[in-house]
Amino acid sequence: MEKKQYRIGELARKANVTTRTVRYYESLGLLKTQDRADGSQRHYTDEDLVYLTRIIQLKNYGMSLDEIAEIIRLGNEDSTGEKRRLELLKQYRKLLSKEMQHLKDIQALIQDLTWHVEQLESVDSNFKQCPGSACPRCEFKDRCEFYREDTLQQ
Amino acid sequence: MEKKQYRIGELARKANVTTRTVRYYESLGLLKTQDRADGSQRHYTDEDLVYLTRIIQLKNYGMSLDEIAEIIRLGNEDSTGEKRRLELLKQYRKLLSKEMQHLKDIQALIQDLTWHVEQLESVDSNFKQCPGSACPRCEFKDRCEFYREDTLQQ
DNA sequence: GTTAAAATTAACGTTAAACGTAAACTTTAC
DNA sequence: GTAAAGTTTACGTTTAACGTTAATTTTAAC
Repeated sequence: MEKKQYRIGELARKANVTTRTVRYYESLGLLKTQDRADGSQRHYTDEDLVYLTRIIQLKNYGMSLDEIAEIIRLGNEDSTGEKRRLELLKQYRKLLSKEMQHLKDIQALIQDLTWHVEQLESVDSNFKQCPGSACPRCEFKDRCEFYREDTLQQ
Repeated sequence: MEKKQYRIGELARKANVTTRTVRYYESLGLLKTQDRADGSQRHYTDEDLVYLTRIIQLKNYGMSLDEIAEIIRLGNEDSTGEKRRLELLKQYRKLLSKEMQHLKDIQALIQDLTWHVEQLESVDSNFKQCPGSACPRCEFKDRCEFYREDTLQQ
């Protein structure tokens, strides 16, 4: 049984990208360069589609095309795929710790924003009233990031 | 008692930005334009510093300079500051819901990455082995986002 | 064998907020 | 008086990941 062959347009459609993207990825070494005479068309199989989908997933995970290219390069370098496995692990762990930090940052930001919303809901104190000479007398002084002894003077 | 006056360099240093930034913010209407003869220098007080710090904070919260400018514009429009308060509330709430979604996305991403790390740690299955004809026999098939009946064929 | 859809290469264009940087000159502090 | 700091003007930068012609060729279907 012959494998179904796709041309670039159909592959792109199935992967939800443009043909430009497919050719661009090929030029970066993300997709294999096929043997073909000048001007003849590219052909793809389901395997290529899975491969492309995988690339898109890694990209969505936040890897740059360069990083993905590195993973693929390492995979081509050894037959066992061990180097690639280790590189992938490394990248995943790197992403993971980055995203953990990201998570913390966002949680802190949400806390901040929540506090501001509550403040604006509960009192008249606002952007204009807070800064300046009124600041030291602010009832939120102890929680206010703008009140600093070293910069504000009586 | 005279208020301490700063020139642009000192203000910038205290706010941890460059003089270019201060002038740029002034040109956008974020900082007030002072009356001064051509070529004479700008002078700032602690109030201006707090104001600038506030702008930087909003920027760090993810607001664009345009959005901040809008808040300030609304604040100048009415004397009570009510319009500004409402606009600030609106912006904060908008940011808050955006960040809540962001938080969800990141949590999902972390789950994904964790799964991948575990998979790569536990088996040899990797980038190269997963796609293609071997895929249907993968022991992780039921959890694998690459195994799709409609695209993979025997 | 014709024709229309799809593919091919090449190469320039886009996006764009928030400043960086250089230059030529002026003001101010001490 | 002089050196440090400030002034305006205006062009430059960053950047990946494609978008978009354009001019020509290949292929599928009839």
